[in-house]
Amino acid sequence: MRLTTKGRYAVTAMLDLTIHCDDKPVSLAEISQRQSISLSYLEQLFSKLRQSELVTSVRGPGGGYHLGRASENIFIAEIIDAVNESVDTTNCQGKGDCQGGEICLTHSLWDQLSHEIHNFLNAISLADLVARRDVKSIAQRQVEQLLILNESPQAGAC
Amino acid sequence: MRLTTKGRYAVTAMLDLTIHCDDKPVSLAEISQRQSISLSYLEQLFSKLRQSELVTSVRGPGGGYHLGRASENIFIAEIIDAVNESVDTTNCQGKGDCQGGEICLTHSLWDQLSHEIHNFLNAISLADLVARRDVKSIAQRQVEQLLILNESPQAGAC
DNA sequence: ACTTACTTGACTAAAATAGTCGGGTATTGG
DNA sequence: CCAATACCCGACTATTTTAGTCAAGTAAGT
Ligand code: FES
Ligand code: FES
Repeated sequence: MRLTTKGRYAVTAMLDLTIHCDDKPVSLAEISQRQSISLSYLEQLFSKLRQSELVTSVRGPGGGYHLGRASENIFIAEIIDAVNESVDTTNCQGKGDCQGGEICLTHSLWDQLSHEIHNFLNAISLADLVARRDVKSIAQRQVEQLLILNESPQAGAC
Repeated sequence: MRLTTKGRYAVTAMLDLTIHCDDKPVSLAEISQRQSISLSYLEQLFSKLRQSELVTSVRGPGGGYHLGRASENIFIAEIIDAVNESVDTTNCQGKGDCQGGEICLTHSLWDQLSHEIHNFLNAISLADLVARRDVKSIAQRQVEQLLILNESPQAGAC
């Protein structure tokens, strides 16, 4: 199993996308600034997210990304799968052949754990996360910090 | 989070230790053969397991390792912790400071997932695993395969 | 003594991660 | 048309981690 910054960044970026504006597309440059993620790295991640149809893109000036579906129907497990190849903890990808073609002693344990993790992450949607109190306040902070940083005159909220 | 062969090997080896003989210590050479794990690598892992007092060692000929406690009181999470540095999935080791000293958008999600995984693995003891039907039959198979391989005359079961 | 088997530390090859870089291409506003 | 914006794509790289080897011990039994 791998759960590293790649998957964390993907979920963070998708959540940022969910929070900011449903009418106008959100550019990667914005996400990069708000979430402190390298723009080039985001491009790499969004390439995969688009292939998995979790987002749709709009090219050209004023372009960016939209969610591919309603935030209620996008689950965290799908996002991680899209960039991270799954949350499988077995050594054999569930095939049960890691000891020279035979099943190993601990296969059933890892298989069970994998299901546990998958069920947990598949029960949480982006909409669920947005509704959390802590997420709301952190998002608020991030927007404020960015306004101070840019000292831009336009204070229009989303 | 890391859950790779290192942690899997450690749990597998500990389970092998639990299954085979509670009176005589079990040598790493035996475990190496039964579980197809490199002897040198096992030495590395058991060094850490001993430091965490999950096993005790007996030196000299006929030596090997014993469980440090009753198998009912050794939980999978402890074994993974001992070799693997924890099953934490946050980027900040729970400190909540991964975005330049401030908490990031998804911290609470990873924190919750970490607890979920830890609770799952901390609720399963070595004794629980030994009692599983599939574990019993796989252990049986491993012993038989080894007897055929060695063509050793002593057929005395544990 | 001699052998077995644990103990320790340093070393290494291979893989994965976490990016960067340099070019594209589509779209829009002037 | 032209230039700017922003997505798109593939190749490249430094660093870290994993998975494992190797060598030189030390302790204990026969
Ligand atoms: S992990 Fe599936 S057979 Fe070993
Ligand atoms: S993961 Fe803990 S603050 Fe980001």
